[in-house]
Amino acid sequence: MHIDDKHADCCDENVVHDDLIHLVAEDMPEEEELYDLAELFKVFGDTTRIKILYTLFKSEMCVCDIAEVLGMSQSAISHQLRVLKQAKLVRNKRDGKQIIYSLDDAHISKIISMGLEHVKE
Amino acid sequence: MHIDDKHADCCDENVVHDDLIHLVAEDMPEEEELYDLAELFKVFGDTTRIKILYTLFKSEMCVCDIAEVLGMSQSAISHQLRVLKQAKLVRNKRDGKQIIYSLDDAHISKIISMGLEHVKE
DNA sequence: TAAACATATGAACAATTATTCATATAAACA
DNA sequence: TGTTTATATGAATAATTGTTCATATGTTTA
Repeated sequence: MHIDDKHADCCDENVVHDDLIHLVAEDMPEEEELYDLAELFKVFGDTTRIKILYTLFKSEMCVCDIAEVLGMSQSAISHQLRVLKQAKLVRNKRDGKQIIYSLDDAHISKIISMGLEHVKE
Repeated sequence: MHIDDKHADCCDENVVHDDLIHLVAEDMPEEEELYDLAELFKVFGDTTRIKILYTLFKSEMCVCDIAEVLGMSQSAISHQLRVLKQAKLVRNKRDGKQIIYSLDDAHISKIISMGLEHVKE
């Protein structure tokens, strides 16, 4: 991290701060890892996708039924399912004419219920 | 949810689907709760904010030091701290000239580390 | 009180994104 | 095989969002 570009004016007088800054900066995870993490949370950051996940948490389901549950267009759901699949949060299998989607990760419901706890205060 | 607007063509022939749709739709949490949940995750869905949280997880810190750790402008950090504060993820206190920020919620690090687990595969 | 410092904030801009509409793909069935 | 059904996808549009720049606010210190 950009530590050794000499300090701006602010917080400059205090050497203790300098040490802290270095310590924390050195311990920061890889840029790529943090980027992936933000991308993952971004996927959860949309009401439609949250609803889809919540739905699939109850039961695997075909695209058209998900659309029906949410009262949204098949196209909109299909687009969002693609996002969820790229994030490895759902998977699909073909069953005759239909494509059945289901949750792909045990972490998901934990993450969501943890978020709900925070929100419910 | 929009269940009783008579079905579209698709998935129509199968009464079992209809039952499933109703069951799942009735169990869907409140719209407002899901909205708040998505808003919460949206806050985590940005690399800068993730970094700030990670930083504050290590130690409480003034705005300028956070900016220094991340190598970003004071203004950018300040804007993001406001978002984090509105989401009740951080709080602040004044210490002389400086404003010290710290984490405001025990769930945060759990949520983040759970996300990291998923990403690390 | 005036100057310096730390932080906050409004406006502007660029970039990202969710949905709609139209259409493509691909399996099932007659 | 041709038609119907279920899903996917590209383009377009509207809305949201992160950063920068300039400046305001509020505290400390000379």
